[in-house]
Amino acid sequence: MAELPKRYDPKAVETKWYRRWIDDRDFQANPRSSKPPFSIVMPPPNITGVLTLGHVLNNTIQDILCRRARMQGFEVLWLPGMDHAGIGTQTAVEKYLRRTENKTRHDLGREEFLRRVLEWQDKHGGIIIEQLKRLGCSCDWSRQRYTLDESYAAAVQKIFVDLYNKELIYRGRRMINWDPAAQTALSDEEVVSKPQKGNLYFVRYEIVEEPGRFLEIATTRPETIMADTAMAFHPGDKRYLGLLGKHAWRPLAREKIRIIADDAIDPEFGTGVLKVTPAHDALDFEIGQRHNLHVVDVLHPDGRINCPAVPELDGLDRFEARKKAAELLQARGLLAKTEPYENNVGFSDRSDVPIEPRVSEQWFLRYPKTNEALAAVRDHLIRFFPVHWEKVYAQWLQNIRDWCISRQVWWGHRIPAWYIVTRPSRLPEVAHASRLRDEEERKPEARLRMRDQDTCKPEARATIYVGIEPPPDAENWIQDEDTLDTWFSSWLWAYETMDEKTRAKFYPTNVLVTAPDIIFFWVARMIIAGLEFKPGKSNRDEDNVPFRHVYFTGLIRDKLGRKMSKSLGNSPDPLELIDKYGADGLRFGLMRIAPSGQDIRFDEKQIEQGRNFATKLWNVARFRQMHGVSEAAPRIDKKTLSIYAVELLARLNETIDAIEAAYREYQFNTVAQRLYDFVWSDYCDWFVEAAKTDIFSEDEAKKKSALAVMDFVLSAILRLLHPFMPHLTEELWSLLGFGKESIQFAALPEKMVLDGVADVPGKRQLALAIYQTVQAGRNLRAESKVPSNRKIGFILRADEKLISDQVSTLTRLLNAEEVRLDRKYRASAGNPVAVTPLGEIFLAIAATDKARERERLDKEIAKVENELRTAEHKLDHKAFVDRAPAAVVEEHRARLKNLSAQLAKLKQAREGLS
RNA sequence: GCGCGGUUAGCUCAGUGGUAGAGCACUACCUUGACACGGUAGGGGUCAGAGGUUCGAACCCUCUAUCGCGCACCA
Repeated sequence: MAELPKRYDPKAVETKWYRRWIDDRDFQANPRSSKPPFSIVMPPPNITGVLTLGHVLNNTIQDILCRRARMQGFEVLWLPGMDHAGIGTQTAVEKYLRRTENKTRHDLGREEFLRRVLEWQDKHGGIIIEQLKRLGCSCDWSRQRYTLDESYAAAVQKIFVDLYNKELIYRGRRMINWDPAAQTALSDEEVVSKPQKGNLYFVRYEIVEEPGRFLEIATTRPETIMADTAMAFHPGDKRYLGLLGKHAWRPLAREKIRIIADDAIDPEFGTGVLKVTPAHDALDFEIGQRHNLHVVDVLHPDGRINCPAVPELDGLDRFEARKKAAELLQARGLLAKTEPYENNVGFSDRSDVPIEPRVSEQWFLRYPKTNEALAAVRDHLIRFFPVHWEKVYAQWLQNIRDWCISRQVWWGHRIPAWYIVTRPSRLPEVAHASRLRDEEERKPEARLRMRDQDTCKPEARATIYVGIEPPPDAENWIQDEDTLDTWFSSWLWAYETMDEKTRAKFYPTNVLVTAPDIIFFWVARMIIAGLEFKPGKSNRDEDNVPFRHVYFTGLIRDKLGRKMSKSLGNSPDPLELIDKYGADGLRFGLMRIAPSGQDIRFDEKQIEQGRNFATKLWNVARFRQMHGVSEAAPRIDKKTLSIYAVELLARLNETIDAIEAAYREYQFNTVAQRLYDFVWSDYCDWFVEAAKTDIFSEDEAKKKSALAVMDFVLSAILRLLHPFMPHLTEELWSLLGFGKESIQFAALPEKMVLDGVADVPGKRQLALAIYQTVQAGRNLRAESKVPSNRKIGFILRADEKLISDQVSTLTRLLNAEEVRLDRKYRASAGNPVAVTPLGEIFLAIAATDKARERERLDKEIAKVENELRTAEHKLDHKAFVDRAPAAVVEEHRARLKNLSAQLAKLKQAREGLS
């Protein structure tokens, strides 16, 4: 057999095996299988997306769960796919068009633009799927889905129509979050508030009925003054009570506005007077509704001022206009003062620009099944890991508000609604301030619509047609231009990606693996969708919830704790990491530092460790292979086991248990850490080194036994490790010939029963005592400045009978010339000595520097005395002896005895030196 | 303001009531027959602070400090 290279080369191995797995259709799920089902649907990445470390973490976890389930004998479905990312994709293509052709989507028109998006998608889209394959993901690619697949899109439309018919979806003119950069409405969840430094402007409004008297307000947004339609104070505020019902002059776009009183005003804030701007503030809009105020819009959709009445401001960007408005007021003596002020401003999650609250006609969903969704998690029909996310989820559901689902975007699922041509339902979004006012006053229906937001009303419904097919007399209707929020399609993802047969076998899915930042966007909404649309095999909630478990990963941050972002450039490219460290190295390195429920600080060093671990495993396998061919199904003979083998097998059992427990709680870092420690420390550092005595010996029986144990445990290691490092383990499995079949479907190792082995505890104890003696001896050598490579003699003053068989192993592990057993050895030349569980170990040289040796022993004595004192102290306490569990007391007594003996020996050695 | 999470070695983090741990970094020795992406040994911690519960607290409880996250408010 050819010797393996010194280093594992992931590149060739990873591609080779991934291709083999695909060719063999190992990842394909069979709905007709008699095996029990295990299923995961992948959170669909954006079609425009490229692989990030977040994806690596998330998908590695899913892959681990799926691969483990396959080994446990489940029929596994891991269903992959992508979503169309309406706003994101449209923005990307628009940018591209501007750069390459200097055109906007409006230049091209809807049809041509959509054609271009498809073209772009074919060229640049879906890279991420290929990248996931490089990571080794065992998805059933034959079932890959897309939110714009024909059948999927049809399902989204059907859901819309159904919900409309159930009167859960309605069209209304309401305050929404407007993104002036993307120029679309957003849902509440897509707005993130950030503290902003700005000013509080104190502006004076003259009272119409009392010229010369002014009413002062405080505002952060003087550029919206032209949209003021009232001034308001708290009804209990005596300072202003006399002004109720009077009017004030609006200082910009001069106009009379009413002075009103409303409970919503905080008398403590500013001057206690609020300028009411119903078109540009959510609270003001509500006040406006209560007092039947006009809504005057002075902003263009892109955030520029739209107010020809004030030419100085008209056309200016809102932030420039803010400064300019303050200057205008200042010049007119109406700006009392300006104070620096910090407040929270809503930013678009999409384009990172301040959101404009804006009155607009949009489609909304009244969430159904919110109580059931709450109960499903509260009663643990669905379990969250870590559990504290349950609270966050509940809090959101309890304060839930209607979901604005329409987007002024072309790329996506077009809303299946039509309006009668003769009566366009949409009001002009932008209107010259004075013109809009005219309209508002002239058109009673516009006023009506503001109050009756609800298009479920029959009179509103007569002008709207909602259906999967266009209306029969299509020429009289015009379809809504807007598309649906992307999340309105992905909330069906857990089941709409499956055909009927697949659903019957694999729905509900076992677990959803996702980042907590989409708990509302996606997780909660999927739960609601499952409960409302009931895709399960019965009507019971437990059959309809989309998943049993949700595992929330941590967020990956950079070394400094910052979120990874493109603009900071602090996000490493996973593909480069794979090139450098191998997919398995990346996977293992990342999993070892991925605690549950905690954010993860990324450091490339950790990935390097993953790679090093792969090399370590590779090399120990290489060592094994140098000593002949392994058994295909390694078996061990219990009667011939060395004490080191017994210790190793017992540790393997403990590791299997610990791993099993950690998986149950989704503690992937614990699984990885246990495997790492077992392989590196227990297997390589201790067992293999100790077993070399037998492996290199002439005694064929011993040699055979040691190699069999190596094989048995290595085979277990490969299987336990396979979910984390699929390529490497498959390669070694095949090279060592542990199975004809792929390791993917090999059964996980079970705990080995050590029943047939005599005196397991005694053997383990002896093995550990040997190891401790080795460590003590090595320490002596190092302390005495004996170079690591110099063979040197040791004398062990201990019971010869017990350890005579182990002397050769001791000699090997100590790199000793010889280890002389001498029960009656008398230290003559002040030999450096250490006390071990076996007895005392001496270095067979005269201490070259007696002072140094004394110092060393004094330190050692002090340490033992210290520990002894602690133990004594505890045992002196009557309360401890009386109340602590007997086993604990006994443990301390044994410890005390041990330490005393140690101390005596050390003191004796110390005396010999003086 | 409400809620959640963190604070343990220089760094990154394990550690659910009984002798404080790992990896990296650091120091010394070592290319010895799997591995220098390695081996051996070592130094390094008032477990954020205060109080309480307990025979016993890094761990449970209370408060404080501090960092982070979510929600609400924000004229």
